[in-house]
Parts: sequence; structure tokens; C-alpha cells
Amino acid sequence: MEKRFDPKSYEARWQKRWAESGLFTAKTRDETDAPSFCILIPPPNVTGRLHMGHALQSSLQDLMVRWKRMQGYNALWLPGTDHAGIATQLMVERQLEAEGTSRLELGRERFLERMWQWKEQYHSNIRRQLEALGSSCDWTRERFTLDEGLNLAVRTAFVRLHREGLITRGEAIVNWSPVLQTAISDLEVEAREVRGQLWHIAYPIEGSDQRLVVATTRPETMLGDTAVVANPDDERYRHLIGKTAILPLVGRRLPILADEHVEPEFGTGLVKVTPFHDPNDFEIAQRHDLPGVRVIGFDGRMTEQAGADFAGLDRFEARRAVVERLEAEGLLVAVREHVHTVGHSQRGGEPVEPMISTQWFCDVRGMAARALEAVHTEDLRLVPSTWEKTWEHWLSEIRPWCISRQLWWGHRIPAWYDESGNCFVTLDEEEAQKLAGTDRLRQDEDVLDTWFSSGLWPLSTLGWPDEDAPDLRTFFPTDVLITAFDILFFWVARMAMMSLHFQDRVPFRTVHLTGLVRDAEGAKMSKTKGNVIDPLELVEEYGADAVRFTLCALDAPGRDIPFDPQRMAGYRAFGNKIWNATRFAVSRAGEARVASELSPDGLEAPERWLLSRLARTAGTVNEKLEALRFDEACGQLYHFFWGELCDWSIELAKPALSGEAPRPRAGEVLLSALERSLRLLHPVMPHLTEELWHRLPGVEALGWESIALARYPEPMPEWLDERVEADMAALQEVISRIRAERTERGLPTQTRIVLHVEGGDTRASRFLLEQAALVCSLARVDEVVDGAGPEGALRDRVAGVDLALDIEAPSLGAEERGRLEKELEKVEIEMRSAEGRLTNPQFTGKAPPQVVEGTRRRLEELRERSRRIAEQLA
RNA sequence: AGGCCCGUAGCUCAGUUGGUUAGAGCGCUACGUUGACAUCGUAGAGGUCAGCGGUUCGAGUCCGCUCGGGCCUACCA
Repeated sequence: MEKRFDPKSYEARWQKRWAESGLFTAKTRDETDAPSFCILIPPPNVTGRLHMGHALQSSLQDLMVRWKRMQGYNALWLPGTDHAGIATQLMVERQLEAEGTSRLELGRERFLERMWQWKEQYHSNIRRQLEALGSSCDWTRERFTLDEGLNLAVRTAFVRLHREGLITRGEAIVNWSPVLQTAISDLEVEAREVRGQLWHIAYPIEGSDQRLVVATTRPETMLGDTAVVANPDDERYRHLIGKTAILPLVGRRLPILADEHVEPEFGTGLVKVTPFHDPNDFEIAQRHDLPGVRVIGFDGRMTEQAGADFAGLDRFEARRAVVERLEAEGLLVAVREHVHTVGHSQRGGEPVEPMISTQWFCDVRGMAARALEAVHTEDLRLVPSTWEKTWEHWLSEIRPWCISRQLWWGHRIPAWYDESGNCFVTLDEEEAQKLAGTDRLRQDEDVLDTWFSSGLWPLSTLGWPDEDAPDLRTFFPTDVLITAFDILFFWVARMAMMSLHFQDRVPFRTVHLTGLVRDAEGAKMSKTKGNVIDPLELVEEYGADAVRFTLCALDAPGRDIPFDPQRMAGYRAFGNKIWNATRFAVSRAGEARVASELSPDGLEAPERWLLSRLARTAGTVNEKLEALRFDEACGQLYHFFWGELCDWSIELAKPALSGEAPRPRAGEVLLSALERSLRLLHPVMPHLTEELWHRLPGVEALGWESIALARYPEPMPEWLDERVEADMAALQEVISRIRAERTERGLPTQTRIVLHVEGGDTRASRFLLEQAALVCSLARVDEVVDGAGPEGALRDRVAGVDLALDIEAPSLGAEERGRLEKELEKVEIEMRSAEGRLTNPQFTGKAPPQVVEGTRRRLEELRERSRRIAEQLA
């Protein structure tokens, strides 16, 4: 076997073999009786390459699905990608710009051709990246949110919701992005704190020389004012209600009205009303039946209706111009510094323009209530559960979802208009024509919000709207969704709503929400900061298994993941450890073979101990995975393999395998335990374990073509052996004590040490004497003697055994004395604390008996230690 | 404005229903390399668990307040 551990030498090879073998192709219910297990990939955007967040989620998903597959489930991990409307369209538009052309120049059809080219390229990148991580996806079922099947699902959902009156078209204030030239949803708006001004502007009152003063942060919108309102209870302005103000610069007559919405304390207590450019004003206008005026256009420039002086100006230029004019006319009463929040487009970063517009809206209140209910009844579990409150808050406050986008890349809205503007919402144009009685129809220009199709992902990928689709019947509802918390509302909530609406069932039973992968300084990774790490570069440097192990081991619930290259190097070293442990076992096991069945009967203590620890680890790992505690499962695997199998079992096997102190079945047990350990590790480190597994002698007799299909180890209760674990724990403690003494005194390796087991015939001391060969080998003791040691030997009580170490060396130096004094001090402090508790009747009376008993035993041990240390110092 | 999360060793973080001796990895120190592994081994140093108060026989863990950091939600012009 090669001495060098080199992941590159086998990772790609196994990826290829897995892809060709079809091992990961799931079956339908008609093809297998095995219970199903399904994870749907959160489809990555075809905007670019995968980032660390994808690597994290993919590692976790693959861990889950490989584990379940090994447990005998019909396991499906369904891969796919998302067309990601705005995001992807922007990428291609940027490309066109560089080529000196534009989407408008190309026209819809040719532009979409370019989009599909882009999609093909980036989609194949993503697939390569997933494969490079060792993902056991079922590529025969891969989907894309814009493919034909998904399009049918989208149209079906839209038509049904429309028939149910839940999707409607209408005029309302939406968040408009003048840069992207489309409406965006509330979720795509980011509130940012901005230092602005509050301008106080005087409006003359008709038929009087009096003026009223309104306060606004957006003076340019005054050109579209159609009223002024005050709170009905505001004494200061009661006399004005019913009168008319004259809009400066424009001359429009504005009714002065009373409306509860106004907070008398804010500003001047008078609000100018601009129905078409402010959501609150729009509502006020509806209450009072006020008209509106569009003064800002979709391009963010002032319209003709803003007046000749301002038309064509950018909205921010217009603000300056309006303020200047007001000042010149003596109508600017005051300017106050004012910090307020302004909505910004999450993607473009520019301030969003609240704007009246005709859009499609989806009323999601009913669905939201059901999604909320599903969490209450625990049909849907959020992990960690701290997200439940956030879920509750968002879903109970939900408002209509603006689902139309003025883009070209996306699902075209299935609505057609005849020449008189009648609208027909149908599955296809043919049906619309029948309904309309004409073929002179025009399809709605808009496309749907990306998240509308993503929201249908659990249904559409499994074959819906065909209710009898085999995959839908086999895998819906799916089992676990693993995704980052930042798309809880964008995506998770919408999938829950859609699935409950169309299937009356939750789309998945459990949602595992991961944190964000951050850089070494804890900053969020972003392209603008330039701190993005490409997972493939890490795979190149550390190997896919180390990347996977690191990410899984760091996935603590509710916590972000600080990316630390040293940590990854540590897990690469773990791979090296596994490699070399296997190399040792294979090269030293002689004629031994991996056993398919193994019973602890007739085995000696070190072997029984190994099997017991292995069984215990298998139990814990399964439990941790069941609980989605990937970090703890990985921790268990790491500590078992390195800290027990390598540090102890291999060392214990050495004297047996070398013939020094033969144990006939040591090699067989070591190989067999190693084989089970590789299986335990396989879901996290698939390449390494597959590579090594095939090299174990006798593994072919187990009858699995791949470790990926081998049975995941169960807890194996018949292997558990508490007595041997206790015996071995004592042995280990004694060995550690002797090793510590040697290093702390700085004794050379050759120094002769004889261990005397003094004082009696306890189980532990008998065991120690029986295993004398192991003590000699592991603690480098020359001899283990039953009975009292000589005068001047180092005496200590360890694990209940009285020891005397006869060390051929000069007596204690000052340094060692200091250390012992410190040790004695610590022991005495703890003794006093234990004594204090034990003499306190409150403690002995109220604490559980086993706690009190434990304290007693502890105190006894401490007294003995203190006596022996004092003896050394004397 | 409301809500959530976090503060534990030099660094990054574990610590399930309160139980006595608070753990891990990395880093650090000392020693060790003719055979599994220097991507290693053995041992060691390092913590008033942010602070204050409370409940309790017993608090890193439960409760309250304070300080510090992060995040989410929100139409005060």
C-alpha cells in the first residue's frame, strides 16, 4: 500500500466510478419495498459558481442521504438549479453591455437565446462542483426551475390560484427599482438607515393670507400632492379641516382633511399626501377617494405631469431643484437633520421608489396561516427551534405578495388579453383563444418572481401536477430540507405554503437551518469584499473529504461558521491518520481477514474493549445524526478513530501482532473494527473510506459492491461490555500516570522503571497484573511486580490501585517539588470543598444519594492522594 | 420601535433536562523519529464561564438587570 496519503490519487476516480455505476439512482415505490428518504437540493442559482454556503449544505445533505442509503432506505437526493430571474438576467445584460449591445437591441427572443446559453455553461459548472465534492445526487432526476415540467407546474399553480381568487391583477403601490426597471417584493427591499433632512414647507391657504406648514423627507414628491391631512384630534389644525391649500410651484388646490394616520407629534403634525408615490399616502387617498398624480416615471425621472420645470430630471436632481425653488419663493420654512430608514434594492443597492403600478398579486394569508399551524402542530419542525418565533412573526404579519416582474428571464405569466383588454388566465394560449373567441390575443409581458417557481420545487420536481406521478407518490412529503436561514421566508415559507395549499401536506418534515460561512475574521463572504473562497480551490488543496468533514464538524445549531484553513488542515491530517492506520492493519494483520460476523466471546480484554467502544460510538453517531447534530456526530467519529482506535487499540495490538505477547485474534478484530469504522465514516468521508475499504483483506466476502451500499453499523448491544471498559479505563489511567511521571521528571527513555502493584487483591490490580505485558509495552515499564515496592519508590493511588514506581533515577529536583506542592494545594482545596458539602446536612439530605455517595468516594480518593503526595515531599 | 441570537483557554468554538474535577481543535512549551502516521507520538502550561443581583444543598447551565457584539422584522411623513 502506498505510503503517501494523497486524496488526489483517488477522489476523481471514485467520483467517476460512482457516476457510471448508477449507485445513487433511487427507485420508485413500485420498484422497491424499502422505505423512502428524500432530500431536495436547494437549487443553486445559475448565476455563477458555488460558494462555501453551497459546499456546507451539500456536505450536510450528502452526509444525510449516504447515511440513510446505508441504513437501507430508498434514498434520493434530487439535484437541480434555479434560473434566478433578476440575478441571472443582470449577469447576461452586463455581458451584453460589454459587447456594446443590450437586451432591448437584441429583442426578447434573441435575448432569451443568450440566457439559455449562459444557463448551459453555468449549470455544467455547478454540476462539476457538486461532483467534485463527492455528492451522491441522482442525476437522472436533475431539474431546472425553467424546464418544461416545472413550467407546467407553475402555470397550473397560477391558474388555480387565480380561479380561487387568490391571484389578482391590480394597481397598487409596489417597490419599484428604477435601475432594474421592475417591481420587487417586500423581501427584496433592505431597510437602510440614512441621514437625510426633514424639510418644512409652507402651503398657502386658499382665501386667506395664512399658510400651513408640512414636513417631508421627499420634497420632490410634493409635485404629486393631492391633499393635506391632520389628525382629527389635533386642536391646532381643527379649524383648517375642510379648507383648501394651494400647492406651491404647481398651484393645485388641495383639500385639507382629517385622518387618524397622522401622528401630531411628528414634524408639524401636517402631512402632504402623494398617493402615487407613497404607500401610506395611497391608503389615505383610498380612504378619502383622492386622485393621484404620477410625477416620477418608471425610469426614476420626473414625468411631464411634474411640470415643465422638472420633467426629465432625475428624482434626486428634482429634489434639489424643488428645494431651490421653494427657497427662492420664501416657502422653505426650516430644514432639520433627520435620520430615517429608506428601502434599498437588495440587488442594485439603489433607493427603491414606492410607485403606483399595475401588477399581479398573490394573497397568501390563508396559506400562511396553514404554514404557521404546521409548525405549531409539529408537522413541520424547524431546527434549531429558535426560528419558530421568527416564522410566527413573519407569517402572521404577511401582506400580499407581488409576483409579477418586468423581466424577460422567467416563467411568462399565463394571461392573455384581447383587443379590448379582457384578460384570460389559462394554462395555454389555445385555451385562452377558445375562451376569448378570437386568436388575436396578446400574452402578458411580465414574468413571475423567481421564488414563485422555487416555491413549487418540492411539488414540481417530483412530478406534480400529475397527482399519480411515481416520484410524487414515493417521495412526497420529503424528509429533510437543509438550507441557510437567510432564505427562510423567500423560499422555505413559500414551499410550505404552496405544498399545504396544493397537496394538503407539508413539503418536508424537518428544516435544518445552517448558519452562514464567514471568513477567518468573521466577516460575511461577499464578492465586493473579495473574501470569497471557491470550494474547489479547497478541494484541490485539502481534498474533498477534508472539506466535507470540516464543514460538517463546524455546523453547530444556530451558529455561523468561521472558515479556518487550519481547521481544514487538521481534518486533512485526520485523513492521513485513517490512511496510515489502515496501512498498519493491512500490513501487519498477517493471515487475518475481516470477519462478517464477530462475537466478543473468547476474545481477550483489549479486543472486547475495542468492540465495546465501537458499538458505543455507532450508537452515539446514529443518535446524533438522527438529531441533525452533525457537529457532534463528527466529533464522536474523530475521537473514536483517533483517540481510541489509533491511540489505544493499535498500540495495544502491536505487542500481540509482533509476537511479543500474542493474542491470536488481535489482527482479525482490528481489521474488522477498522472495516466498521470506515463504514461509520463513509457518509462524511466517502472517497477515502471507499478507497481504503476495498483494500481490506476479506472485504469482498461481505458481499457489497461499494461501501456506499454497505450496511451502516448499528449500536450492536452484544458488543457492549461495561466491565471491560472499566478495567481498560483503569489500565489507561495507570499507563498515563507513568508516562506523565517520565516526561515531567524529564527522564531519558532508557531509564529503568519497575511498577509494583501494592496493597491487595482488587479487580483493578488483578487486571493490571494480568495485562502486565501491555503495561510494559505502552508505558515502557521494564517489569510489573505483584507486591510491595522498595523504600523510596514513588507511591500513588490511581484508579483505585496503589502503585509504587521504582525509578532508577536521582531524587526529586526543585522543579518537581514545586509541581508536587502545587498539585497538593489543588487536591487540598478540593478536599475542603468536598468535606464542606458532606458535613452540610442540607446537602446530604437533599442531594440525590448517588451524588452524595460519589462525593464520599471522591473525598476518600483525594485524602489518599494527598497523603501520598505529602509522603513524596517529606 | 419590537423580536431573536451571542459573550466560556491566546484563537475558533462544544457544553442535552442545574450535580461536585468546565472540554475539543488549532496555537504555545518540553521531550521524543531504525517500521502505520512528523499530515506523527508523549506529557504540560493556560479559564474569577462579560458584570451585578436572585432562586437552590449546589448555577457556565434557571430568573432579573447592566454592559458589549451580531442579526431579523417594522409604512411615522
